[in-house]
Amino acid sequence: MAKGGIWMDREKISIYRIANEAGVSPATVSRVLTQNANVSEEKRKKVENLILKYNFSPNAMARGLTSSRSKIIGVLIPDIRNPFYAGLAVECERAAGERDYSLMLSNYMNDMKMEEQRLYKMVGQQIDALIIMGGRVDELITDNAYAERINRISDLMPVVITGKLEGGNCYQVNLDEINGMDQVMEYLYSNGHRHICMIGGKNDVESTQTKWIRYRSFLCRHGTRFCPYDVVETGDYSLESGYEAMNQMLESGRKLPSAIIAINDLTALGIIQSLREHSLRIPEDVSVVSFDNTFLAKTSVPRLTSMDYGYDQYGNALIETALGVLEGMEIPKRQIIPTELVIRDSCQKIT
Amino acid sequence: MAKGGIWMDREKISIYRIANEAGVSPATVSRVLTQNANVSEEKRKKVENLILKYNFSPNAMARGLTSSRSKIIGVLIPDIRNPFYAGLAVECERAAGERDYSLMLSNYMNDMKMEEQRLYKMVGQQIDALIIMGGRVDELITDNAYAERINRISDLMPVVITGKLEGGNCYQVNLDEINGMDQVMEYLYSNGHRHICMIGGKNDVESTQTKWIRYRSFLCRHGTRFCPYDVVETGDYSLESGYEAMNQMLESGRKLPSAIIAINDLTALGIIQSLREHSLRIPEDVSVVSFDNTFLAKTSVPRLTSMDYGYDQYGNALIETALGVLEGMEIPKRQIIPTELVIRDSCQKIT
DNA sequence: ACATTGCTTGAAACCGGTTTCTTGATATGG
DNA sequence: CCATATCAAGAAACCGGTTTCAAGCAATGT
Repeated sequence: MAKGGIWMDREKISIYRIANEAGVSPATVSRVLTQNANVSEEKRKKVENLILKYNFSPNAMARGLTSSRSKIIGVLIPDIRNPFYAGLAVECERAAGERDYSLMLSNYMNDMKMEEQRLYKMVGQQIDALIIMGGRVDELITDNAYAERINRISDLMPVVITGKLEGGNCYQVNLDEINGMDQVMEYLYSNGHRHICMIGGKNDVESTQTKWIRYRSFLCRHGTRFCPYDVVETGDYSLESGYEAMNQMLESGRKLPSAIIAINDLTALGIIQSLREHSLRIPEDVSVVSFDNTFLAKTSVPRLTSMDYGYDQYGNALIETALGVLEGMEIPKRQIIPTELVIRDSCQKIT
Repeated sequence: MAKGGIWMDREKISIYRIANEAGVSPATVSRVLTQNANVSEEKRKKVENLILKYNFSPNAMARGLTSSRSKIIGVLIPDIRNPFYAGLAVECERAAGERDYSLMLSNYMNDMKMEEQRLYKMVGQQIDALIIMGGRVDELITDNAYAERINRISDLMPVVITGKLEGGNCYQVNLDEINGMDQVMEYLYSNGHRHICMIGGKNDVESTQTKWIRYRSFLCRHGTRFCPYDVVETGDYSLESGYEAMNQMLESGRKLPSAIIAINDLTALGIIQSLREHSLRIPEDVSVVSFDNTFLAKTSVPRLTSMDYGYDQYGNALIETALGVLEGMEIPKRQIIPTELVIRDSCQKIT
């Protein structure tokens, strides 16, 4: 292997070079860089001019070596291709940027082996804090080694998770699924809907479970008897799964609901496709509401009424928790992100 | 500010600590870490056991300081929420991981000011190479400062772009849009389609321009007269834009084409929605083919026949070009990624 | 005029690795 | 059996910053 290669030969600019040219010591250059006050106006100007001239920015690795801070936050994501996570990642990046931090994203594709590997890679890269999104943490954790691994890392640096993990030093930032589902039901109910179906989701995903439970309890509270046929507990959160479920529902011959709750936007799109094929109009014939409020909800036809998770706030909370803990601040071990239903065109009032 | 905070107090494990416990010198520990051969089996075992015991991984910043390598590749992305870029990013991450590199993603949201800022942030973070996806580079570059900025960076480290930029030391990896469009036309033609429409795209995007040109030249070569009404040159690559365009086409009263080419998967979904609303079946009544082959193409109903860009190969090319150049290898200044039409269920043969 | 205080400044240590140089020990060869 | 090549392993320099420490110098107080 060509050791170094051509890129090593370029003359590197360092504080030594600057110090030399300015006729001061490296320490003084460093003082200028760190905004230290004790530098005479004359030398400061000299150094600042050279910094500008060479477009010099100090070597982050050398800096990090003394400060033990890389200014990088590691983020473990199940799959960035999932619009939900993509949206969240963008907000995290924004929030991190505002605090002068960079993000190192890592997709683990729901593969535990991969997650472990990426995890240690990032730890080796000296990330200052770790954010773990979605995935196994949300589910029932059967693998003890997993929890132990994460908890051990939470001993070394701030770890913020979007799921649940007891026994360690992790910080949780969770979505208010309970209130979210209640809002949806409230909205549909107040718009006159009495026959409401729910489609999609897997029964080992905690957030989905919560939605089902609140759906039922809402019906219960309003004196409506829960009909098991009204909930389709299968689906992999894909467009196709919504399409299939809706088709079956329509072809079962049972009475058409006035409103349908989709587990996410993609499932809602599938449901809409199926309804269209059966010559049903949305929202005139059937109202549809979904969760996640991804870009799909904004650009679909009709535009979807969808549950927004306040991604900006979510991103802020994740980043600020991580950095707050890093700085030794007192941060609650669990935070809840409020939800807000974004009303668009896929629901209609029943008179 | 609480200098350091609680995280500084944890006893850090370093090669010195390991060396001490193993009764060897730090240099020996380093030799074990770098797979250097000149270590006796006895000491190597001792050190390896301690490394395992403490789950030790060497400080990447200290390492990087001597090697001038951060093992991080910076990637500038217009918007990761775009499924096309998300898919590409995932492949880049995989390819980078295979070479033991990490990625630092940065979304610039098509904002030049932001792009500049993120750029210097990443350079300051000592990225080893830079990959710039999409955006301004693809378009007509009116801002000279932009090109100059990128080219100056290409003097400091390998820069790989997916667009065009002359005058500097950038490496290009482009999609074979020409062949891609030809394949689509060939496919439709060989399946008996003679009346083919094209929907979507903006006229200042180079890749879109190329598609339009090849579409026309194909028709020309096959003796079909080009009808300007058959190309809808408006649309922002969204679902809604496809929906609107298709609606207009259907309501214009003009003869329905037998096949429609959508500029991307999302536009195709909109087109399909519109067709469904007009009680047209896909592919029985109209065939639809699109570009990008995102996850939407796989999970939509019907599943879309879509142009695949060989994302894995694209990701490989981007990463390997960056790292190849970094290592001083001879790499062509421009590479073309082949395209391949993935046949699914949205097109039908006309008899 | 002399002691004290406050600022500016450079020298040097340090962060945690890698690498060169050197030494000492062992193996090879004539 | 001695000269030479080979290899293990430690000491020390180095990467490029930050920070402590001490020195030098001017201003202030008595």
